[in-house]
Amino acid sequence: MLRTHTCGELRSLDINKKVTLSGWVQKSRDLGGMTFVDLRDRYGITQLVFNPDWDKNLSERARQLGREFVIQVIGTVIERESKNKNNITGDIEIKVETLTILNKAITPPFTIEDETDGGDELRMKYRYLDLRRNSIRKNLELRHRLAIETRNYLDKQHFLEVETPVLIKSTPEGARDFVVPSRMNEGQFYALPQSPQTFKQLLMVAGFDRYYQIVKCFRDEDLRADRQPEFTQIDCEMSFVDQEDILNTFEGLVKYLFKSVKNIDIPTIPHMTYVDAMKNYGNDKPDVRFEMKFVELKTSDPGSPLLWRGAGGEAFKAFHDAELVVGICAKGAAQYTRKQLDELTEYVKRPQIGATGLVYARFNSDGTLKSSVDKFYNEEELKKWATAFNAQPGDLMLVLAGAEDKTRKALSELRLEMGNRLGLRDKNKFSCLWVIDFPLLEWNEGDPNLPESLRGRWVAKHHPFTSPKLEDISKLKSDPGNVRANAYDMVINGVEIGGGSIRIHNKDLQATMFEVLGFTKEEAQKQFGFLMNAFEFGAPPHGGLAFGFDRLCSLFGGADGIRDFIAFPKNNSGKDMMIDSPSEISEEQLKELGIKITK
RNA sequence: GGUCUGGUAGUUCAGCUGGUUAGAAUGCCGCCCUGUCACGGCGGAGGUCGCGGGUUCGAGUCCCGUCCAGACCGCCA
Repeated sequence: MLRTHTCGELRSLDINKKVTLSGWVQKSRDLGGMTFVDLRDRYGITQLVFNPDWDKNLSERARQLGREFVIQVIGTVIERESKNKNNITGDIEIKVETLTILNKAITPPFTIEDETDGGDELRMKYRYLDLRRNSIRKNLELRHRLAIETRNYLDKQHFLEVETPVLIKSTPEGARDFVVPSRMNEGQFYALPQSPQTFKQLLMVAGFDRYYQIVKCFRDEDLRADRQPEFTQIDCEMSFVDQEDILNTFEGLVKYLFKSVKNIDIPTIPHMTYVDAMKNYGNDKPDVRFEMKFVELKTSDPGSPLLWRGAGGEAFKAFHDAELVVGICAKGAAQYTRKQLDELTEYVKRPQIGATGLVYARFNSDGTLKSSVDKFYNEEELKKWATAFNAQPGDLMLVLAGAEDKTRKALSELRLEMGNRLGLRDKNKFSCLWVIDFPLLEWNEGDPNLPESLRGRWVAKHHPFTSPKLEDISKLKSDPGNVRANAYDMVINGVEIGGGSIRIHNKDLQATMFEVLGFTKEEAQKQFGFLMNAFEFGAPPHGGLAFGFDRLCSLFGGADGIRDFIAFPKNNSGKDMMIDSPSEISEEQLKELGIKITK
């Protein structure tokens, strides 16, 4: 037996036991006489002690141990003379009698400690060393816990885990497909699934009633800190349900996960319509850990407020010209210095945000008001702003103006930035939200390089199998932009954690949908005929959703990115730095596949 | 496709308006040290300043190009 115990389990109660431990040398402290070695495995660290008075030869050998050597020791558990309260095994140590070096190690390129000195690139190249670190290991343990509890909950709810194929067919909708050439069918390609969407619907047609799968999905799009080309979803589908049934079922899952994994009680999850989310937060995934709702001073709506006009009749030009004038009230930020306000102005003027400027109005603690547009607005006017903003003395009003969509988006970014600056985005606080009533379609401008006739079309906001709201179906062809969908997203702390919809289960409605999306009958039949045919054989009403499992893990782990919750992630450019993929393939492989690389 | 930031010792970084021998910490190696746990003390080795070109008497530093990494925008049904 290479070990009788792990490095995390021995305590005072074990004193005098003869034990065998195996693990990695975390660190050794050679005091000239005695040598202490920290032995590490997945479970913890146990101190080994060598003393030349006990065994001179053994003690000498202990001095030769390097970091990350894999060793086995046999010895006796003894009480430490000086205990270490920072370590759970800190009361005891092992008086070593036998030392075996199981494997030597060269010096690792970075320190394997909680606060490593390794940069991202190195950590990815030597990911197997990075994974030895506590913090990453704990992330993967959390991931495991979440997967187990997800399965527990869904199993109790009679969901059946069914595997769906990974080699499927490429379709034009949605993200770019990863594509796999077929050797047996030269010139033809499989695609890797962006989601098991059509298969889970077919499982509903097959009568499986409740399906789930914790499943890899693939999208060939640019990466982000929270986006990988291959990622994992908790993919679910249910039959004979309406939207409320699905929201309730998965509100249950979210509450269960928070309770069982973090012991946090999540209150009833509020519903917010897409329209309200955009109006109040400028964002379809608002972070509702804090309020700071938008206040409109001017909109394209004829009944909109007139506060932008100013008392003297001569309005601030930027406001006069703007489609939308909208602001937020930052509680307690009136003491912001000129420098801080300049920073905020610079922030919103960055090209990624794209605002042309920032107007501010301080509601000073003494009750006076001071703005960057005092030239145009007297104190009386600013008082009216303060009322509209529901501002108190000590608050800071920040206002942006410009084109409708862009301005809302910019203010949404500014709101999040102010949330950060004011410490309102506590990683230990979780605010869940259902965003509902998404539009079914959105207008896609398309590639500006294409001729106009080929540009611009309606695309599905969620996906083309999403059911429109019954009362909006009549507008499908006449007013597609205002058709609402039975689609919903789960948003936690401003992160889109999951989304889904009630699906179309009627062949004719599905055909209409494809028509609106610009498919010819033939294209629709060729690409999705299997689904529409299935709908003719008795498809039950059904719907579902999918949670982004990696994001859920990082949210639970209090992190911003998902990479450290994936054992072997890809870098910014979709590469695995450790195995060096993607890589070229041999001439022979290409020939077998009938593929020529031209470049 | 675009914007921004970075690339200097094994590693993490500093290096000013260009100036002659490029630093620190840590790691590594050696010597000393018998209760350390961020052990301590003394000493040592370690550099194509990402790469290519340019400006200059002189470039780690300025300019152009390029590669790599990271963040973001576009994109991600």
